[in-house]
Amino acid sequence: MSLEFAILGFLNYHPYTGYDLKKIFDTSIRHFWPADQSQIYRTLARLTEQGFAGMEKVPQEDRPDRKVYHITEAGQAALREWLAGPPPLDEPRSAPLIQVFFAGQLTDEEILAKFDGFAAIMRAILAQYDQVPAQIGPYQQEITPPREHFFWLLTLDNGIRTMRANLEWAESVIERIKSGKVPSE
Amino acid sequence: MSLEFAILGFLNYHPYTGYDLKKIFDTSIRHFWPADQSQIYRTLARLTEQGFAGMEKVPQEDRPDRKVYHITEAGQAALREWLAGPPPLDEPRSAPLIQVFFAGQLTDEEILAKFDGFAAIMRAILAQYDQVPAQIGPYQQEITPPREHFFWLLTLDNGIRTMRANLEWAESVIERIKSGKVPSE
DNA sequence: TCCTTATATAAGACTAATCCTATATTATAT
DNA sequence: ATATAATATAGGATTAGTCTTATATAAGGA
Repeated sequence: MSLEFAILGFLNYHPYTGYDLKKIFDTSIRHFWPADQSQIYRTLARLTEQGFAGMEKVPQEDRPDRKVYHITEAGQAALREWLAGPPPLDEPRSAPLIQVFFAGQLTDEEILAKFDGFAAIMRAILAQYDQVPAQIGPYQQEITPPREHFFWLLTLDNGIRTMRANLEWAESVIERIKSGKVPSE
Repeated sequence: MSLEFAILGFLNYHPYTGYDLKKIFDTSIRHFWPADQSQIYRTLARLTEQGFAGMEKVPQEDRPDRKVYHITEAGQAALREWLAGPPPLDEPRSAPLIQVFFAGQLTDEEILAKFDGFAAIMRAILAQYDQVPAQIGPYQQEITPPREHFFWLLTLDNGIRTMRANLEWAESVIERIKSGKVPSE
């Protein structure tokens, strides 16, 4: 469901092809909503069926015709309604926390290695986030008006804060492990 | 995949029925891994096929026979291997952040209402988390040994820190909106 | 020369998870 | 009197998302 509205959101800025959209997703909202290429094309087809998007074929030599999708008035209305509506509450899922929950099975050394690994991953992601504002791609030109840009940065800020909180958590656990504060059954 | 190991993790503490497991999930790891009743039963069947769990029927009058599942040696080995292995990196998904990303479409009043709503939800969840350690159910008795309890609290701590970071984010956005710092296109 | 990347689309198969429904009885609450 | 919660299981249908593969050509790098 959410993917539909994410696509409508981008089409509301500018008409795009499925190929364009895949690149846009990968360079903008992928931190909180990764999208599969195959699913983007399917969703575009569905949006067209529903009357939320229209499509023009742009013939090309040698390559498949580009199918440029644009948002319709019905699509804009649907987008606006969804945006103003209640937050789509998605239940959180974190498989790594399952490992933590049952980590009592492991030795203290294994546990320390695990949390060191967590911390390393989180630091790497944070380093990546720091570079995001710099790499505004050619597709982002339609999203750069200050108001749009502001909300884009808000989602990035959310990601950074969440990741920092998680890193601090991992570091506090590492300290506790090192100072022997893990109960030994 | 993760659900399999979560179930094995609990069966490693004690034999349980599908019904038991549903309750255990709902009172322990549901913050980061909600589980559907139907899926628990199906996964138990699969674990038995794979030889990771065994089952004994306990006949009852008037009600369906209880099927009590226990972990096998192969199951314990599989669990241990998974726990010690690399973190199962799940890509983050947050539908509410899609709303934020495209919130430029809305009026400043609507945006303020939206973030007030976010903050309210987060405060409610935080209040819930505060009560979690108090409500150790009858099923948790097998998980209360100090080492297991320690890791249980770590996952809770993670949830609290993450939610707090998100609440602080929402509050900082609310402040910025109120002081007119949202660019108006 | 050969391999990879970029451009562009899309179907097929599969997995995980959700939602709904069915069965059967007892106890409790309104 | 009626409804709902608790105990216990499980199938059917559906949705969302992933992974793999197919088609077609040009440009660039090793």
